[in-house]
Amino acid sequence: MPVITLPDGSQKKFDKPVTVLEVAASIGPRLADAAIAGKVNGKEVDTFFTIADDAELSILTSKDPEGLDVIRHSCAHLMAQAVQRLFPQAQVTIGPVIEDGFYYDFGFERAFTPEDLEKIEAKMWEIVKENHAVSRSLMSRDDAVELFEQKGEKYKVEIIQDIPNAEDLSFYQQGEFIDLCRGPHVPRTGAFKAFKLTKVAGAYWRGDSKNPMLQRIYGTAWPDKKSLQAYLERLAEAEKRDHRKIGQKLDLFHFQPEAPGMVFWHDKGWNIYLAIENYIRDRLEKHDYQEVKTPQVVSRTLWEKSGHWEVFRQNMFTVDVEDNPFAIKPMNCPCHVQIFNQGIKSYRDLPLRMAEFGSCHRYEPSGALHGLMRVRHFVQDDAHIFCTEDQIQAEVSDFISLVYEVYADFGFNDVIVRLSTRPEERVGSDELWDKSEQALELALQNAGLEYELCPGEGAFYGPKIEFSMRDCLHRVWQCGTIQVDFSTPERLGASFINENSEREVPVMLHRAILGSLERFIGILIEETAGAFPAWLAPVQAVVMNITDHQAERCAFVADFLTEQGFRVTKDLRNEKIGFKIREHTIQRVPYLLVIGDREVENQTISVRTREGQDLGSMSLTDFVSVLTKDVESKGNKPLVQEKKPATV
RNA sequence: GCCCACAUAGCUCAGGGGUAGAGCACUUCCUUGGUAAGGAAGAGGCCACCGGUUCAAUCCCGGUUGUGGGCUCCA
Repeated sequence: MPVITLPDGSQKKFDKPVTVLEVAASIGPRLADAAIAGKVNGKEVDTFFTIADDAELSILTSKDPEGLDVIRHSCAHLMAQAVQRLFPQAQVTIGPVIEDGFYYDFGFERAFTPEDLEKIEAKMWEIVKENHAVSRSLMSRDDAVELFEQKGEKYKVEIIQDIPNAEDLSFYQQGEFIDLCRGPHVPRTGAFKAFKLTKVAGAYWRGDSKNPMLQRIYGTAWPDKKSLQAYLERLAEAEKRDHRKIGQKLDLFHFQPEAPGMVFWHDKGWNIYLAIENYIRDRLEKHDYQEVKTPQVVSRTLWEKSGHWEVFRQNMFTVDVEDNPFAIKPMNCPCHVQIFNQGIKSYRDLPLRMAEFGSCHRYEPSGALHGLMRVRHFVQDDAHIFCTEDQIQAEVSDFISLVYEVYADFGFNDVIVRLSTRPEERVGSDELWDKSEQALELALQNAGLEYELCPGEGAFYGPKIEFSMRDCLHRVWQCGTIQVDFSTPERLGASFINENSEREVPVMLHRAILGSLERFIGILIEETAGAFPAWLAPVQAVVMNITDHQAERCAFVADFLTEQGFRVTKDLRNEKIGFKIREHTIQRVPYLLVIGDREVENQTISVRTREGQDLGSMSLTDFVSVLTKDVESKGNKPLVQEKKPATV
């Protein structure tokens, strides 16, 4: 006689075991109709799940995030069924839910074409119309293996064989289609209202590049057609923020085939770059770093000593001159250790923080290149902190607050934090790993940060924290990082004299706040859609005349502002003022200064923002203080209320 | 590196076995106009590169390079 407690606290008594659907029906026929799945005592179940004992129950509909995930997961099954109807040779594998949708990987002799996708989608709608009931059954592992072997589904057999023997496995069937699945699933194939197959891609079986390539089909699914439409529009809108497009439109940088993966920075892009570099330089000074610069081309022998040659040589640019082998540096750490090694260091010198805007080249695989986000030449805001084991935690804590200080100045607060711990293959004693992992973890906890724990994903030389951000399509890119390194200082012979007059090997912390300037600017462009805050804008103000008569005054104003240290241009072209306003608005110049006869007479300038806000006429000195305030406010408190940045 | 797609004017793109088109941008001229596009004329292309098929290739086929979307990788 189960008593069911609903999310609002109300209770319902039943005199015999009931299914989720029956409970829903007892509440109302519309809810019964909308029920996708249920959550019984926190566990997601099918609508046909029978509740025998007292339980807490929520009925999941497409309005609940969990319900929507069930729809998406079921949609992957629906797609697999459609694919197998159209292409019986296609082998099923797995089909998980992802952000906004799902995919399914098929073993198939050829790639699916866009025409195939249309056919598959049409077939999916057919199956929706057929409205098959979805049923769940249990099978022993051996029976399941036999079943799928009969079907010739070799990937599925492999999956099932890898599941421990003891478990009975659950299977879901709709019409002729049956698949191994934990569930839950929608009750009927008629439950789908809105979905679309979006793209095909290759993907390695079990994510291993040594395995054969499967054909992955991506799709998206929504509670109704309107949400689907809204999603597609959102996607199109996001694509307009693509940093590669904006980089082109705003004349910031370009790439060309002669230097794949290496940026040609144009004047305007480089101004942003310099503004960021100078800002970081200022932070470094305040946080007690020393800045150094090390060679670009370094003998291979150093990379052999550091161990990088062995592991990464295929990713290094090499240069041979007169039979002497060199490599263009892919990282700065070995060079920094060389500086550390000059002279004798005392424990009193530690922690020693050595920073460099380190220009690095890595021969990244061609398929990995992606605009500014993944390049072959980049500059890291790199630093290495030489310290003792006992200093690790304090240094990490300081670094974390520095990272957040900087990100806040850029207006970023959606940061993804990961802690990666000891991998299988590693150097250093377990005690040392324990100590370092604990130091990192404690620092994260002290900072009150939520983070994802990634066991086994640390570098071979030590654990690390990574700070990542998302681009306009929600792809995640690592920016900041701090990594403990037990290996490099020893390999390269670094040491200091400790309090007992003994030689001791320092711990080295690798750290970067922005990561690569290139990637960080890419993220920044997508975040701001090219409307950079005034302190970063390559052109902070443009001075425009209305007719030739004011040319002289415009030049004076522009020169004056330039002398005050602002980035200002003038536009004296023989064009209508509306045209000039339009052009510079599109170019996202924060302040548009107009000078006509009136302004010349009154010695003022008419100020308009790129958001179209009219700040009226003001004196030159008043404008200087407006601009100064804006520049100093950084990402934190914009003077002028910014609307959500418009697309260019 | 792997799978798929794409590559036409400075940009965005259309076209299609008989050596090419639009809009914007550019140049010149007219226009001196008060806050998101004034008008006219002109110039601009080895249709990514290398091969093949063909009387003829920008178009069809193969390769290379680059780019895009994924996968793998990312010290």
